[in-house]
Amino acid sequence: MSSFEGQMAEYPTISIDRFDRENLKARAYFLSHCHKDHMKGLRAPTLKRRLECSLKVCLYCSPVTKELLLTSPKYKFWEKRIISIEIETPTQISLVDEASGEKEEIVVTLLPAGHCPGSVMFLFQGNNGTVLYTGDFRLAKGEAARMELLHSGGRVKDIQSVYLDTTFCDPRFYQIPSRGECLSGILELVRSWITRSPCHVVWLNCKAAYGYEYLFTNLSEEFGVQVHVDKLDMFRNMPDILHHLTTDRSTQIHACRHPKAEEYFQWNRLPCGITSKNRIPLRTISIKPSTMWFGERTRKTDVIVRTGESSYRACFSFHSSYSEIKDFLSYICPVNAYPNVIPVGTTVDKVIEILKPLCRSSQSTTPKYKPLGKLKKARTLYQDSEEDDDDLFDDPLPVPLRHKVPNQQIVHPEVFSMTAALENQPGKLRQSTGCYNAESMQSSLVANFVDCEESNSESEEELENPASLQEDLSSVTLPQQKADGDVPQWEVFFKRTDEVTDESLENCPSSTEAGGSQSPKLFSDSDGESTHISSQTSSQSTHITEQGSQGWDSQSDTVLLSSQEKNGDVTSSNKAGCRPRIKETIPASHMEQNALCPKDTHSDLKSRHQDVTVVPTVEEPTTLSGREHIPQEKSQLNLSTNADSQSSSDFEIPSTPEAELPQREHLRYLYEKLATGESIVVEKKKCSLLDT
DNA sequence: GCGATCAGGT
DNA sequence: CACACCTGATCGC
Repeated sequence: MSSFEGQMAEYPTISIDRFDRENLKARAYFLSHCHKDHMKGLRAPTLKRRLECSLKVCLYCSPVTKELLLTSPKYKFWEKRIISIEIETPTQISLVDEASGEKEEIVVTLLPAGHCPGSVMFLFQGNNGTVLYTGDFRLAKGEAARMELLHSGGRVKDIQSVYLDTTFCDPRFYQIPSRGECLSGILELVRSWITRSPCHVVWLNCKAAYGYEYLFTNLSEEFGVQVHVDKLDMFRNMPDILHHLTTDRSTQIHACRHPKAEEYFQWNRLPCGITSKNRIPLRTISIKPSTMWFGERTRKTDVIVRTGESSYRACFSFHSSYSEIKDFLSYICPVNAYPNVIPVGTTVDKVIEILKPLCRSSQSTTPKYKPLGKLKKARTLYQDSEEDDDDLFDDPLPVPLRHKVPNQQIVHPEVFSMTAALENQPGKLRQSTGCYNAESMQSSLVANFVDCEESNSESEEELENPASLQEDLSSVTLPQQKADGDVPQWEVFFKRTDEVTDESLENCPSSTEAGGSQSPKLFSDSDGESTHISSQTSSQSTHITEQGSQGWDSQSDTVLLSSQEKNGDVTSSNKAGCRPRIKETIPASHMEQNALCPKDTHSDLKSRHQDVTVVPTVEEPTTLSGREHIPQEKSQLNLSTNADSQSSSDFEIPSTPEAELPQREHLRYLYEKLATGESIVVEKKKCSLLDT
């Protein structure tokens, strides 16, 4: 359960996922997804009153979340104050203090969180730096690396703070079978039962919560049998989901509920009351989705466990596992990370101890200049070098990387001032995990894994985290980025390394991982005619597509989705699975349906914040009817000038005036050498580059 | 009668 | 095991 209080140190005038207490004063509200524990105070009279007295306060969320929220009459009073923001569309919002008129601009980008329909993470960019609030998320290993808008100038953005879903941030939850594994396990169980006769039915004993939809839709698709649910009007504008649900009880798959459901079940009665079909008694089994986890070295066993004669538990998780969290955070490598959740049985301190070494400040205590040997080592751990090579110059990553940016405005003092600004409000600042001393914790962290053979590499990674290397590299990279976006970049060489290291640790390499598709399967059955919300935007798509988590497959005993199926999905995306690319390739009708905003254009509003910046949104909310129109108008679609590399990390390391810009060829040469671990010449070069 | 909180259940 | 609820009891307004 989230214990996030609603405010972030950097942007205390906005509130996220909390709407009580201090948050009643917020200039703007954000809702990451429609689970009750993230909606505290959202329909309280105090907030309602404030809305009535205010002209400007709005709630921002994804289109799907808006739709789900407004399905409940209890939130109807929000209707005119909810502004939905399309996924992956940077949007500027003016935060106005209505009393003083004081105004602050902020750019928010919604990133898919994979937790439940409509769930998103919020990436905020403004004068106090870039921060990421993850809400609740389930992202497979490597998914952050595939999110274009987390990147800038060829590498991950400089993120000051991450407010992180730490639900399973405990080594105890080291691994959780991937969605695909869980799904296929359930599919097979269901298949084995309902194919026996029309009277063989399954009851999915789901908790009341959004998040099971992809299970329903996949079951429905697989067996051509709709899933019985109590309510489906909330999905009325989401055909991808709606088509797989029914309120007709005469189906073989049920996910209906009743207070006495368990009791009913004892008597072969379903929660919806039926006990027979054509006067033949039903034969029922129950499947209860619940989280199952496995330790670092525990071999995974079945994702389905039989708990009774007719009862089963099936693995299912809305949240990322420990290793998925670590992968995510170490990739982002923020200055600070704050846990949103303290798992039961653990403490804030323990969680912080885990997060710290994945943050940047801890790495600053390690030697700044990485011996090349480290690179080599990481490199050798990677089994799939050709993929890597592909990535090198073949546009694996975010398209925007390629955008040429004649950025000169790299150095922005305002951004520098961030630190100071934060220091000036100590009261507001939560303790920064990232600011703690890293030394103290490293030993303890190592201890967590010390008994494992893999832990050698793991602990090594912790100590010489590639991310710190990345830090170093950023200074190196700077000049060339300024020079030419086409020049091969460090990032591309070593981005994979991050994943690799992890991968090797976990001892289950996957060559397919990097090529995995973006999670939502696009347009599975949308037909272009409708005016509905695509489940793509739900961030947890209707259909499962395996991806990063495939890395686990080798360990799994369970059946996986057929690789063909996965590949089918993959084709829609590019190798790196960049969403916007996907969008570019889709038919116009889909484009209209799913992405009302042209993604290929880049606007650069204040120049300061990266790539695409879409402008003001604070205006009348869109009507919900039919087409969910995106409020933000794409005014000012200028090609971003500096865009890419401006992210604050760049500023932190101003380029040396006298440093000469390496030529493209030379850089390429150097990188290749470094990537393959050859030290040579580089030594000298490196010094000159880093010597700022 | 409503909301907030807690305990207990699934 | 946990999650995201739900119900019911109690308290305060």
